[in-house]
Amino acid sequence: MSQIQASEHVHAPSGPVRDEAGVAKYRHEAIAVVLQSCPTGECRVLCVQRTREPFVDKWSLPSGAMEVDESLEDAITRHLAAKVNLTSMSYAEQLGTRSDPARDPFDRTIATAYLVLIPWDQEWDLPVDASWLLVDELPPMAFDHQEIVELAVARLQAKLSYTNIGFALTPEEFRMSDLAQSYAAIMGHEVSATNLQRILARRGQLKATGKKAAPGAEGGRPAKLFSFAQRSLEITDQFATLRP
Amino acid sequence: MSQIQASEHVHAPSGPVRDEAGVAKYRHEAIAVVLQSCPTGECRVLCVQRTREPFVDKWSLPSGAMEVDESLEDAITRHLAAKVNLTSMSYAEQLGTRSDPARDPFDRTIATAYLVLIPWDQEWDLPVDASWLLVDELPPMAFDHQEIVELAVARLQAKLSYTNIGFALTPEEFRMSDLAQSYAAIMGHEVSATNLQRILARRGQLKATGKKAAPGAEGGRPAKLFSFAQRSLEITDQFATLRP
DNA sequence: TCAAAAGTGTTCTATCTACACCCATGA
DNA sequence: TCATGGGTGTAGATAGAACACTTTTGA
Repeated sequence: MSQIQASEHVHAPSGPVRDEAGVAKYRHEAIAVVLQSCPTGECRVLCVQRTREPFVDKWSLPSGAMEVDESLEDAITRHLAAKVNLTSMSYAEQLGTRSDPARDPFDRTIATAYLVLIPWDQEWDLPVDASWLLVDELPPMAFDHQEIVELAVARLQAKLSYTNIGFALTPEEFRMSDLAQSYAAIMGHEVSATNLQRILARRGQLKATGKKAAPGAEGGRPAKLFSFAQRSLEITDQFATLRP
Repeated sequence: MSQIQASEHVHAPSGPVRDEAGVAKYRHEAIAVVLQSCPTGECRVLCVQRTREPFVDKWSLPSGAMEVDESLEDAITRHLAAKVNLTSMSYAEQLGTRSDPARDPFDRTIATAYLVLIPWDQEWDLPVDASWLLVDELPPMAFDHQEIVELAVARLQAKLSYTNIGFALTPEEFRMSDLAQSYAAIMGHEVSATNLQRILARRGQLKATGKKAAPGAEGGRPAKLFSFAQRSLEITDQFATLRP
């Protein structure tokens, strides 16, 4: 899909809004950074092309308003199902809330961003306006969405180092070389499968399944299949300094 | 001040609220966890005793609603000045946003919490309803405020390890033994001034002032005075694992 | 000259990186 | 039997904890 410059705004900003009792009204939306990091070395983010001003035709992150009787977590789940057919995620965590009155040129909108991870083998039918974009080749995005993606990637990079968050990137069983490639796509540098295995094993993150993967067409020793010992987040490496 | 059990609620919960156009109305408030960690070994949090239901007489964190034309950061600054006379902080960072519809029994309130740090030598006049509470002896607090304090302390503990955030705890110049005590109060375990100095020095966080502190009444070698090389947050220790 | 507090030097250990070498498979 | 990819063993580097020892002050 082509990238088109946003045309001029056709609406005027609505400005601060209050009801008759003086209670402020806000639109509060939840924004998702859905990341998938594949053994092919691609780390990609799920985006939606806008059809309305502002930022018409620009890429944006899937998002939607929170209703009064639901939490932000409920809202993000609901909107991901409705807007990009995503009904299953292996991990979600809140990134932060943006409240700059100028972040949306038309409305007063507060936005809370979430990092959402899905396994690299998860595939489903995307709506026509949705598409995967490579994280390291992002075009200019609508609103502050580019910044939010960068924040998400930075958070994920950090958590790869000191938690078992890798479980959210992988299928149930995987080869170490695939995991290393997936990590490398996120970290932005080479990751040695050899050393990664030892690090994760010492921390008790890995479980050997006993199974082996079929070797490729050109031969090679068949890889062992591993799985993560636990599929919920835990801190596996307490910070190095200032330990008791 | 004595701790009194919250009496029974006198108002009914107001429930979901919408205006005539169907736009949801939310109260969005900013909550501050103001921490001060002293060389005496006390880590304390600034609290306000509630005068109204719900949770009347319970301790709570200073907070207040965000107006439509300000950001959350503006709101927290404004409310801290108005409610606890705090007009100067050395660091503030967003912790997270709570949106559970049941978190406030009366209103539909979304709350964004902030970690706020002030130097250990900063003193000022508190209003009568405000007081410092020790972080490791917290009484049951209003709403989910106790959880929020714990989150703030955990965040600060982590950042002490891999950033220069110590600058926000100290006066311009300080003795290493005082810094170690302040760190220890946050971390919850002994911190060796000897080793702390070497860690911070190798990371380039420390600047020697050349000055010396006066020794105590019972003698002892006078301590060198140090200051932090930079008084804004930077990551000084990249995560140990998965480096290039 | 002694106690108290601060600072330095040195050793030990844990953990990560690098790299050589061995293993299992298909052509 | 050779190329290909996977796995193991081991040496080196780094950083932090622990602790003994030295320095500088007041009484």
